[in-house]
Amino acid sequence: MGEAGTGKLTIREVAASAGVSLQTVSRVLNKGPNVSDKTRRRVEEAVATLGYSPSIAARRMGGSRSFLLLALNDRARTIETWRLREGTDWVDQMLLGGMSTCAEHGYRMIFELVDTHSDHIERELRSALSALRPDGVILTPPHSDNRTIVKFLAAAGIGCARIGGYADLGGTIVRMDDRGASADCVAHLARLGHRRIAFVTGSEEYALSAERLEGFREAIDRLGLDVDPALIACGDFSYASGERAASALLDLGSPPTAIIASSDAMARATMAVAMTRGLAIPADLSLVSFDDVPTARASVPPITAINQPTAGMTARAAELLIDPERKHAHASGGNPHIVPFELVARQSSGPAPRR
Amino acid sequence: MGEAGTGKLTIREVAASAGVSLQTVSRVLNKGPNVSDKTRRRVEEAVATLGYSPSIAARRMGGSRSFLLLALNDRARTIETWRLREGTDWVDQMLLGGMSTCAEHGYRMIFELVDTHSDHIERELRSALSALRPDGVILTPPHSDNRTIVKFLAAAGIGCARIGGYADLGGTIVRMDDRGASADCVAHLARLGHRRIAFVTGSEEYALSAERLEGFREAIDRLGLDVDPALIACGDFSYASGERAASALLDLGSPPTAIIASSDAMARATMAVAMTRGLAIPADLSLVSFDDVPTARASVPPITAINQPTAGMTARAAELLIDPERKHAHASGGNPHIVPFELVARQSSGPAPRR
DNA sequence: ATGAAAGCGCTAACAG
DNA sequence: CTGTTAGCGCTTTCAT
Repeated sequence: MGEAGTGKLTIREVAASAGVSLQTVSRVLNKGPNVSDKTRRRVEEAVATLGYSPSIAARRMGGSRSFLLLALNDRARTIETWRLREGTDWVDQMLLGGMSTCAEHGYRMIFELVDTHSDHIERELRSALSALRPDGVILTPPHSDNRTIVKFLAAAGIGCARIGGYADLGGTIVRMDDRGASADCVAHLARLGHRRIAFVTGSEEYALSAERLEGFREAIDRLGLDVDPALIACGDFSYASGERAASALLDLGSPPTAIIASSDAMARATMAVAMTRGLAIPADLSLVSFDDVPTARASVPPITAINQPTAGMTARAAELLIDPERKHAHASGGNPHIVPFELVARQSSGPAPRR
Repeated sequence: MGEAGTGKLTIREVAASAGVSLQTVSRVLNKGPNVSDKTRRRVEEAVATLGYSPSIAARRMGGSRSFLLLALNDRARTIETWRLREGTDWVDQMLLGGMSTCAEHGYRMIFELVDTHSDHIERELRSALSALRPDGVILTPPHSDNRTIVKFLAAAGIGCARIGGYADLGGTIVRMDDRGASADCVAHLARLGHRRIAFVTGSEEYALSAERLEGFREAIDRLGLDVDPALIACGDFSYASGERAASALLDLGSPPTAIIASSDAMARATMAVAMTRGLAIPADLSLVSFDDVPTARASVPPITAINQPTAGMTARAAELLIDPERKHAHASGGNPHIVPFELVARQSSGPAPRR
């Protein structure tokens, strides 16, 4: 329990302890060239025994990287999610993926909230950027497709990774295959014998909503079925919108035997509406949803869902920002970077009822 | 949409624009004294129009505050929680409370994970501290009562707020009244006619576990009932431990009609065990739990729970760290700072069954 | 392969 | 009330 290091410990102390100049220590710290193995070792030893860790602030001031990544989320939506306490763990999964990846590279991830809708996005952004001077920014929907933000970042010369981004705006896109996920949902249901499959869309503000719908359309089409417009209901991810959509669908003369919801909340809403009407799940109605948040698994019955790889996407985004060179080393390579999802079959989907 | 500010914007530009010296700008920024109203206004105007925001790194380097608060959580436990995806939103609530409070004061909260068990806590801590140089550290259980951490922080001269702390180690304690919460649970159940009330403890690593148990004991005693040791089962907050505890309690010759669990997970486990045995909730067995995470509310039936004020405690902790002077201005004043909890009555608790 | 000098953007300590 | 001078801890030049 060394009380020794309590006093200021700077690169100077390390240099003295190793008997070299500040520069040499700096070079070792930054894995720079032109250091003999022996010297390097001596320095590393000094760093270890002293328990030295360079000041991130001084590093930035010296003109190098800040070793900070900024994760930007939509303020209103995020705070509402936190307040509601419905168990959406998007932020947690981001932290899980982002923090560990950052830590591996000596980076830190700072989580920030920024308004999407407002004329002062630029001010907020500028303020966060000049205060923190991050080496890169991770954008999440709906920011990921926000032209103002992406362009601003580009102008400021700050790398940006756009999770769930679709628009062609520049920057690195990291996302899942939303279209393919929809198709998998349809395939899963078709395999169970369903032929009248409905789809509840997400908010139009999110590019992925359109993608998911399109994937649904294509899959239905490939099945040789007609895409009945009546079977496409509009939602906005929220529980309330799910209730409305479910009511509309179940009111149909020829209601669907299965519903795909673009969010877990809408699926839970659908489940509630169905139960109110005396429909059993999955006996009378099968349900599949997107995201797979905790409440989807904890629901009764648990919901079959597309597991959105939030942690994985964030980890990949961080990696690409920290180490842009190596971006093509990945199996999936290129831009956009696609992170695999998974369809987790649970008890909300079952064989289509015999009519 | 001013492209103007894209280039480096420093205090120098602001000073020039306002026609004053750097120091004057600095004084205005830091709400320092000795600035005429007119000058102040001119500077503020320049700051606003330019959209200037001081570099946090340079500020630290200048020898003042870093405007950073470090929130330290237990690494193993936090990552496991994130991996499990059971809907525990402790971290989200911390962010909710901490980030908004920090933002109000121009601060930032950085979330970090540190191992509790290991000889290299000091190294980890030293590294995080010297890299970030935060102005204060927020500790959460079980770190809050970790002598090594608290003492180290004190030695380093960094203020620390200990959420849920009980031990007498120095630093500011911010917590809820765990004892009182237990008492409220008992009172709630007693009001419903229960007389055989069991208690499932939390992990011994957490000081609050002992407090909750003690509160239970006192309340039972005040009720004029005997504290039957058989009605106290050991848990560690986990679902699995809840199953074991529930089985033991329900195996009793004279089983309890109500169980208070020190965590929602254990309550859910108890619910599952009870149902397996054909016991209806709350008809045959009432359940009350601590924390009130999303899955507790989403459970069927929803669980009556003590709402742990995580956001509130974190907000208070941040406030105290940022503005230590004003700490006594609060209604509750003094140390420890107690943040009120709430007992949320739901459908898992009901009238005691007639035997 | 190593060292010395200059400066990053800001604030504290000191002048005026 | 305001401006000037150092210097924070580091990394970039540039020398050696």
